[in-house]
Parts: sequence; C-alpha cells; structure tokens
Amino acid sequence: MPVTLKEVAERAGVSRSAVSRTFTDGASVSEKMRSKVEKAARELGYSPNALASSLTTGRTKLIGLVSNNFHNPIFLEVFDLFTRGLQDRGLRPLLVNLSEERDPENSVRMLRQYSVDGVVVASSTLPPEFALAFRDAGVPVVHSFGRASSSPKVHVVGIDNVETGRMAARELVARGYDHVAFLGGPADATSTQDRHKGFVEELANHPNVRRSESFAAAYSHGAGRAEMLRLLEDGQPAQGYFCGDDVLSIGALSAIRDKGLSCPKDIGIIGLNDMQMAGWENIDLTTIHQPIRQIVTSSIELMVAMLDEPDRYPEARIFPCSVVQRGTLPAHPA
Amino acid sequence: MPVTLKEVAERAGVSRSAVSRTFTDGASVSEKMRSKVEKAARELGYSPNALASSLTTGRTKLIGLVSNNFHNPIFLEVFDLFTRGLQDRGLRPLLVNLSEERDPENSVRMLRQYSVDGVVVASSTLPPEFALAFRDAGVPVVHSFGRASSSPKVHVVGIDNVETGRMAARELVARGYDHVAFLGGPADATSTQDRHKGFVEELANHPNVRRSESFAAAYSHGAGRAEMLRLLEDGQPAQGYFCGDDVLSIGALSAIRDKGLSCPKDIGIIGLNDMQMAGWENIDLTTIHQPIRQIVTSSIELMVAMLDEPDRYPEARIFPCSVVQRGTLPAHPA
DNA sequence: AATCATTTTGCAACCGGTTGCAAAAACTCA
DNA sequence: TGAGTTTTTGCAACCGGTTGCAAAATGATT
Repeated sequence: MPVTLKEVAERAGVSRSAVSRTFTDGASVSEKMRSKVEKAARELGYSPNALASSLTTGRTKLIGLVSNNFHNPIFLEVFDLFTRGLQDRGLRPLLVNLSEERDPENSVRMLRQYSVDGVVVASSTLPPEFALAFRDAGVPVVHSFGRASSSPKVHVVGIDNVETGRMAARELVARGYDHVAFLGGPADATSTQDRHKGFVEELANHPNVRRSESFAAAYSHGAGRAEMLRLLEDGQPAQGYFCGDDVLSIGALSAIRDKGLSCPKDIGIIGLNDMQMAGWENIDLTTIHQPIRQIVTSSIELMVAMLDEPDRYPEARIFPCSVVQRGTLPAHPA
Repeated sequence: MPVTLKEVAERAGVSRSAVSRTFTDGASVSEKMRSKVEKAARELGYSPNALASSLTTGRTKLIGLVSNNFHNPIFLEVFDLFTRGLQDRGLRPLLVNLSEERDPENSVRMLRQYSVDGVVVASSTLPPEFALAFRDAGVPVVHSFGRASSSPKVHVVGIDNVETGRMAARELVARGYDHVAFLGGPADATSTQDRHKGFVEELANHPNVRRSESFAAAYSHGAGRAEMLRLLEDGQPAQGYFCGDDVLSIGALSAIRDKGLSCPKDIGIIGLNDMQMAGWENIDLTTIHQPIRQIVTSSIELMVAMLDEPDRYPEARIFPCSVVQRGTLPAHPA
C-alpha cells in the first residue's frame, strides 16, 4: 500500500537511483533533480522504507534496549532518558523485557533477527552473561548500571557499587551508632554483592561497631517491608540500616513506623538512588544519589561511538555518587 | 557478518527456496530435506533475517508503542505488561516517547518508515489526533487509556472517565461533606475533562453541596502538591477532594500534612488508578481502581486481531472501575 | 510396468531499496 | 569552439529473503 521509490521515479520521470540519492545525504544530486524528485515525493506522500535500505546499508538504526527492571520506578526515568536520547540521534529503541528470563540465548537470537545495530543492557541485576552474550554475537553492547570493573570485558557505564557501600557505612558510623546493618537487594545481583562488600570493608576500620546483614527477595517495596518486619520481630534490630535501594528503603520505613517505632529517632535509614520519590516531602529519604541522567547520556554517547567503531576497546565509565541528607538519618554531626 | 540463507543452502547442497521453506511454517518440505537443512543451519549458526523477509511478506511483527507518560509510575506497569504481552505473541515493541511532541506527523512518518504492523497509543493525555493520524496513514491502531466514546473513530480500550467522576462525587457526598472539590490533571487532557464532567453531573443531584474545581499543571506529585498548597493558602479549602490521579493525590496529601492538617480528619482525598504505591502502608490512599492489566491484555488482543483484519469495525472496550477503600477518606457509612 | 495424482523441489522474478561503474551532461579554460 | 575535467545520471547487480510456477520425484492404482 505505501508508496515506493519506483513510483516516485516514474512520476518524476527519472531513474530509481536518482530518487534514492535525493533521500540519502552525502549523495551527489543536482539541485534541479532534487527539487523535481522532492516534488513528486511530496505529491505521492512518499517516505523511504528504512528496513529495505537497511538490507544494503547494513544499518537499521535499531537499538535493543534490554532490561529486567520493570518494577522499580527509577527505571521509568531511565526509559524516558534512553528513549529521548536515542530518538534525538535518529535511533529507535526496540524494547526487550527480560523479567523472567534466565538465558541470554533467546534475546540474542531475537535481536539478531532484527539486525539491531547495538544493544543497551540497562540493569543492575541482570548477570553479566547477558552483555557478554551480545558481544560474542558480534553486536555492539553497552551495559548500563552494570558492575564496575578495572578490566571490563564489555563497555560498562555506571557507579562503583563497592564505593557506595563504603559511603553508606561511613555515614552510619558518623552517627555514632554501635550496631549497623546492611539490608540488601537480591543476594545474587552483582550490585548487591558489591555494595555489601564495600559496607563490610569500611566497617573493618571500626571494629567496635557491630554489623549484621540480610537480603530482601527483590528490589521492591514489598520485599523491603517484609524483610524489615522480620528483623523487627526477631528483636535486636540495628540502629542504622543501609538499604539496597530507595524502594526497599521506603518499604523498610513503612515497617518501622507500623511497629510504632520512629525513623530516624529509633532507627536510621540510608537508601540508594535518590529517585524522585525520595525527595517527596512525605518520604524525605536520606539516600545516596546515583547520577542517572549522566549515566544514560554517557551510555548513549558510547553506543553511538561504537556504531562507527565496533571493535572499540572496552572501557568502564564510572560516575561518582554523593550522599543526599534528608530526614531518615539524624543530622550529620557537622 | 551474520550467516545468510544462501550459505546454508550451499552447505546443505540444496536450493535457497528449500532453506527458506524449512524456516517458514506451513510450507511444504519433506522430512529428509528439513533435517538436512536444519543440520546445516545449526552448524553455521544461521537465523533468518526478519527484516529481509518482511520485505516480501509485508509483515515486520514490529508494533509501535507510543506514549507520553514517562513520569507516572503507573506507566512502568503499563510498559511491563505491554512488552511481555507483545513478546509472548512474537511481536516486538518499538518504543516511541512523545513527551514533548505536539504534532503527530513526525511519529507517523517514523513508524511508517519502519513498517510497523500496528501502533498502540498508550496514554490518557495524548490528544485523539495522534491515534487518528495513524489510522489515516493506514496503520492499525489501538488507543489504550483513550477516551471512551459511543461512536469511536478508532479502537479504544480503557475506562469511562465520566463515570469515574460520578463515582468519586458519590463517594465524597456519602461522607456528608458539604463542600467538595475536583483537583484535576492538565485541563486539556480528555481524561481530565471527562472526569470533571462526571463529577459535575453527579453533584447536580446534590444542590446543597458546594463544589469547586482547579487543575494541576501535570499528572505529577509536584503539580499536585503545588496546587493543594495554593488552595490551602487561599483559605476556604473543600472538605473532600477528587484528585486527577494517584500521584497527584500523594502530592496533595503531602501539602495537607505540611500545613499541619490531617487527612482524612480535616480533609479527605480520593484518587484514581490504584497504582501499587497507593497500597503502600505509609500512603494508604483511598482511590478508584483502574483495571490496568485487563486494559493492556485486551488492547493486545485487539491489536492481534487487527493484524489479520485491518479494516475491522472500530470498537470501544470499556472496563468498569471500583472504589478501593483505604485511609484517606473517613470510613464509608456502611 | 505403465498411468495418473500428489508431493517436493528448483528456477527465476520480486520485495524496496543502494551503489559501483561507465556514459552523459555540465563546466573550465585556453 | 573544442579538449579536458568534474559533476550528474542511469544501468544493472546486489542486499537476504519469499513465492508462483513448472519440472522432477514420489506414491497410488490397476
């Protein structure tokens, strides 16, 4: 049904190549020819078929956007930034939801069938094998929010999760607590493991501070609440908690208040992400800010660069985080 | 770089058609042939190029997923459901972010360039022109969360927003309030207009109940909070508010509490959507449940049906809503 | 074993574009 | 004006598949 190049050529009385050239920039067409073709195209309502041209050019301008975080509000912001950023560069995000997928094979096959020019894996919980599988399939890949590494196997853009663990620990210790805890996300996510590692490392400098840890089933409100309830009912809760992320923190907060305790008076909490909601006045969560916008922008830039230079040497781009002081930890002692 | 059909054909010592047929179901291939081809394909790691075949078949299995709601957490759930549902049917969502787009033309052109088989417009705030523009371009379209109508011009799946306005009004009146208000979303969104209309209609049955209304700049926490603050500072707030949606409600709630007032004691609130967060214990919002899951499922079914029957007569699928009693309105008087 | 019906296979054209190459057209400059 | 250079144009092959059609192979029937 849609108008084809051939019809435009006939109408304009020129060759098909001429039409093709007017629509590919950088091609040599005279002004006369161009206006003749454009006129015919306009009259017919022609627009070139991107998929057909991809056959010969080898470029689809499709980018696979792969994630499994469809329950954490922060990812809505991530999707917003990615889709806008990609669109602005003439790229089209093909969204892949890996929520309950354990095996990269299917998604790799599917994205290859659609000849995507590249893949962005946007997740802090997908195992690194996914990004690797794309790389091995010869598809340029960037792992956003992936694990920081000093010898990355694929391009990674994100934060140093170990460092955030240390930061959180320092922040809690500075409050004078003598029992602090890590309430992590899923234990098998690299982000959880790294944050925990940093937390433990930093506390090694404070042998007189007691430490405990536990892990929620998911980065979700329900999981955070459930885990905190369990901790409170078991008795002996810590004085300050570093929660896996903000959603988890908010769940934990709700558990604390439900048990008649006060935050930060009885128990202090520090989260991670600094999602919009953390700043809402009725939540007011002290948290570690993760520079989402910068991470996404940088990921896109990296992806664009890779399109021209597929064998680019892998790099890790790590962005600093910072503590945002709000109401769920006592005032910082100057 | 990827393996092509031709290479498989050569390796298997058969014609290209034979290979093509083994990978298109419904085609006639002998068992012997099939296994020979499959063996060669496996050895070479071949998988067919979906885009190339789309050229002749006229089907890409790409579905444009168009939205402008990238700030309302409920849409994360919507995206989750859509992507999973489409994937399960072998369709691929091409995401389009229309956040600050006023003109359908660009997106129509872009999606036609990619020969999408259909378009789902998922938004309650995009003007109907967008869906119409796709229809006029000859692309099957479903408008999810669009305006209910008794004579729909395109397929619409959603709720009857006028009815939700009535429901909310009834709910407030039942609390015995003698001054109730509508705190809507953006005044130019059809959803806002319809909810307002129903609200007014229902109150016409209660001439002794005073009514007022105002509109927030967006369906967002900040806008809801700002508008409620303004109302409180102007004095003369109503006793019960129907807020445009849950995020707006939560913003309003935070304003109320900041001003030292109590909800529901001083002011009652009813929202709309029943997003996950509304049920969080520290929010506990009384709201009208919108059956998101059913709407998305039905939208996908409709889209799939349209792929086989593009000229299907347009229909409106309307799902009922129901009030979820929680803590931001006084107990319902039986 | 010969005839006919049915299934399987390959040929070649096509889907909607792009592009290397050589011919044609348009400039330069003497 | 004509030779030489540069730009513009069209031809035809190709990208990776699909498909109508007829020939080849297989199977059924007598």
